[in-house]
Amino acid sequence: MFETVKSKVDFPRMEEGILAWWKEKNIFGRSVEARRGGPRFVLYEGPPTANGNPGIHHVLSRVFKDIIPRYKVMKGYYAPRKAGWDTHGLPVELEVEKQLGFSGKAQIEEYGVARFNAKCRDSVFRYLREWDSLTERIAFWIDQQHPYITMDNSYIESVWWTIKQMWDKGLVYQGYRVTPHCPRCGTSLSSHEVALGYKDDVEDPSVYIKFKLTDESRQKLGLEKPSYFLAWTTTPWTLPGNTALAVAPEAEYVAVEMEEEYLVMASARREAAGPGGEPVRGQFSGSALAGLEYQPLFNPHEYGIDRLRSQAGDKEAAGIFQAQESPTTPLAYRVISADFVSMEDGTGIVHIAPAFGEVDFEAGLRHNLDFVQPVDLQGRVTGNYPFAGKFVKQADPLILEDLKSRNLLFRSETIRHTYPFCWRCDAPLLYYAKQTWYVRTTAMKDRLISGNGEINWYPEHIKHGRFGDWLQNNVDWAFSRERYWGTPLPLWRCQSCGGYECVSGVQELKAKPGVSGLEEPLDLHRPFVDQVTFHCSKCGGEMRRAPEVIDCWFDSGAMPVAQWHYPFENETLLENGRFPADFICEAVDQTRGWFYSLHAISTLLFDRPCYKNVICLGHILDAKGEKMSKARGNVVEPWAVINKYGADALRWYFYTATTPGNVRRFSEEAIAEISRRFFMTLWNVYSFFVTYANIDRFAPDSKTPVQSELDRWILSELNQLIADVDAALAGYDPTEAGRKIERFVDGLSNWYVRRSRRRFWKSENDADKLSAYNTLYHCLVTLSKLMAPLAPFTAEALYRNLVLSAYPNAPESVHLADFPVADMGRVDHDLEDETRLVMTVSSLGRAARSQAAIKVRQPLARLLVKAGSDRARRGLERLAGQVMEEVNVKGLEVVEALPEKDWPVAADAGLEVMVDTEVTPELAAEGMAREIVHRLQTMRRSAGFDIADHIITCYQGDDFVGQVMTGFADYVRQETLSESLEAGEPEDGAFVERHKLAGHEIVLGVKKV
RNA sequence: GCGCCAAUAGCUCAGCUGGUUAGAGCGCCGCUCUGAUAAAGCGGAGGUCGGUAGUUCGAGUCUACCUUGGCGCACCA
Repeated sequence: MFETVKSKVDFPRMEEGILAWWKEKNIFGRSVEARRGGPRFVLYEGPPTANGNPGIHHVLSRVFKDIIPRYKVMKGYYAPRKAGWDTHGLPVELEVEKQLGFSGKAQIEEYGVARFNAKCRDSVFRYLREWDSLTERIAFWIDQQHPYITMDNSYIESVWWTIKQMWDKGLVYQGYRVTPHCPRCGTSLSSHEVALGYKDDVEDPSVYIKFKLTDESRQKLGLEKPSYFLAWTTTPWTLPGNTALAVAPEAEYVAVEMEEEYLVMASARREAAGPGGEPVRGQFSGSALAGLEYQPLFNPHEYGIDRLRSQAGDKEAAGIFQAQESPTTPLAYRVISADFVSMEDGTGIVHIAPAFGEVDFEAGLRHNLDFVQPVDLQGRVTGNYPFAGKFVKQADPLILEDLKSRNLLFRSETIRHTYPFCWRCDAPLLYYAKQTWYVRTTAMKDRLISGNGEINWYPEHIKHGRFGDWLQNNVDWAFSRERYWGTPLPLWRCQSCGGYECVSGVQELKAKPGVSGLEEPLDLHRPFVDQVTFHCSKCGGEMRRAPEVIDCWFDSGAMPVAQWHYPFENETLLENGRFPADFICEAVDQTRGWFYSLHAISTLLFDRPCYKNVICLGHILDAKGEKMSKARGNVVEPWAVINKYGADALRWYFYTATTPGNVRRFSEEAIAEISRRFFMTLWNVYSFFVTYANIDRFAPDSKTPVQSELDRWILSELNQLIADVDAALAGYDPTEAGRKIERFVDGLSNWYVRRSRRRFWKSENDADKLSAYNTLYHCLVTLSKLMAPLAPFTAEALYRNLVLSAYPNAPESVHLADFPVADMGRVDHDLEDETRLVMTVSSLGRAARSQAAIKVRQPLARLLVKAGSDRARRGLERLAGQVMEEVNVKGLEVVEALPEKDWPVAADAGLEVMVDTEVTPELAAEGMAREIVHRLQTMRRSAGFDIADHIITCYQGDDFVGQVMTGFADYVRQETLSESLEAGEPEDGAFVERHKLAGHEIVLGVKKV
């Protein structure tokens, strides 16, 4: 006996029951351990940060991470799955800063780094419970008991080891160059972080500035009035740092005569820049201008700013600037020629400030330009300018005012363009020349690209598109951060000789000569690690740690080794199959995040990729197609959906609604539909089966021979389904797998079960009935296994009841079972085609009946079908019985041409179907019998009888009714489980109804025996 | 500016290597059926397959360009 199953089901409650049972029986752990010894299947979990509530997009990625390993386990793979937590970095620090009401680094220093970092440590697991419970509730099976945690000493130690490997290969260097710098956070950002923060339509100044030529240069050009180079900029605050102007050597420049002066600019830019109509007084090539001199707008000596000098040479070497220049009077700067000067915008004369801007900086190196840095790392103007102390963007208007008062401002407007902002704190980024630590990823660029070739991307276009492009444009990874809460850079610098040493682990550090400051319990974070000093191995001087921490993306990218504390433990990591990963899955934004950091680190360390297959998910939008954000108030709360429809419905929606890589519009209605259309349909089939199987005390027996065409058909479909789902999941395509299952369940319910109902109802336990039971049973059990990776709860509910009730020794959970294997010998494509034909003809037959307004319950003599082909004809003749039952006709005639009759016809797909509408007295009587049966069955239900209750039926009516009741007595008794049919007054206590059927009065009474 | 993805019915999506009147589900309107079904059946309204040009005997499907939306890249002074 199976456990009774009601057709109505509360999915969330059912799931909670399963959840508790899984937990109690440790099914996850056992599902992993049961496959020990099998081939490994490795999932790398991209670690989330638990300092915020998990959202619906986290559910999306987690269910996609879940499905593949579940499938692999059922295929025999050993797939332990380790959870992970990302705990370091700017996002965490900013959360804490917000909490403490801080607005910058000074306040953190004042507050104390130890206290600050302690707060960070607390903050990263603030929502741990929410994460754990949501993870569990959506059945993302991953070992949450033993997660890797990026802030653990062991994790940090592995990261140190990673850096040391790179250091030894010469892949880590300190470069003085322009990096995107966040003035609020006071740190550099990597190019992938910058990519996260571009904003369009940012309004900035667009100004044309006049740089006065020296008298000598003016005379060289033969200009008699005061003359100016006209240059354009959108960042007036960089003007005090100007130390050169650049021109395109091949371009033509002109001097335009204004009222009291000449303006020099590119001929091609004259109109756009403004002075279009004024007379031209000279033409020069760009190269003729090169070497000319002009007066700086702001002489650094007058404003208390150091005047340094860029020095050509190895740009990665530290200390590329000579000592301070002494004042020269008057100070003059040079025009240089450069290939980057475009004629697309501006004036063809580019303002160069080597302290800001990458191109400027490089130009400085090449031309030994002065280096003037009038802005500090907080983005404030230094020196004693009138606008000193202001944040650069606030200084802009003051600078322009100052220039205007000195008649050096030609035009001042605003422009809308794209500008990068800090992805975390929204401050405008400044390109700022300073020292930063780099990982020389460009040294391995070719391997990064060829390694990518070995990775399977889903969707495929990411491989050569977004990710491939990113690798093609690879630049060295600026991976140091001038911050507090992060993995400390394991570099110590000698205070005497300036040499660096990279430390690869705790033991090594402890063994350093003269080491001091190592406190127990060990905490490798700042400020504790900063106190550790030792003696320089070269000169014996004091080694102190470089103050920076590292980019948290480096932390997570190092997880393949760090999660196992490699190489300090798990020395065999590279040999025992735990590296590389078979599968990772995150959203598309990780192309420049985790997908990249994993790939870069793995390639630099091991010269190979560390993942083989990636599902790259698209983003979730709301039902209107808008981005979800707290500000818009359109964020979907996962719990609300789960508590209403269950986790399986949500999972199923994510798998099947659209392909993984697409953006998706999330709507609750879609989940409601899935619940109704798919899960309820399936559940009803299941409930139907259990109900009748229990009545008949059915015990599954796979040896019963299959009896009917219908059984052969659904088994054919089932085996094809197994093959299809298996192939889809093997190809990382849950969408196709789910959709195929949906189609099957629809056919199972609306054709197989509908067509088979009578086989289950009939009284005798014959071979046909057994065959039906066994077939449906087999379908449901197989379905539960096929569905297990997608809808683990529903699958489990079906499996537990259907399988364990009959086979107590079977694996206790569907997730411990093997994935079904298709028996392709059972697949019969001809039969499938024929059945489709039957469905179509039946449909047309019903349509024809509908035209004649004759209800299906009224039997008719025959259906006439004109088949389109011989094949169709043969199929129809073979399966005529199914059509006859479905359309309720006594015969089916396949004809060459339809007769010239006034009977309704329906046609489609090369088929023409006509129904003989003549109702003979015999047919009318049978129709009446069926009508009476129908009423009696409705009455049984109204009276509250059980499906299996036997009854006594009484009836009163005219002669016709009497004839029908006696003529079809067996039929009526069988259909209504009536032990007797008695003419006359209803018995006492009977449930009685009066009906008028086809003009005949009839009184019916039913009573339980 | 360059690149990627998407654009098919009111909504969500199928339409493989180009082949007869373009499909499904949901929604809407009407009818029917119902002892597994909060189902099912039948009919109806609803599509110039984003646009233009081309390749072809034939294009939703291939090519080019364009439009819109999303995303990414970018030295933008």
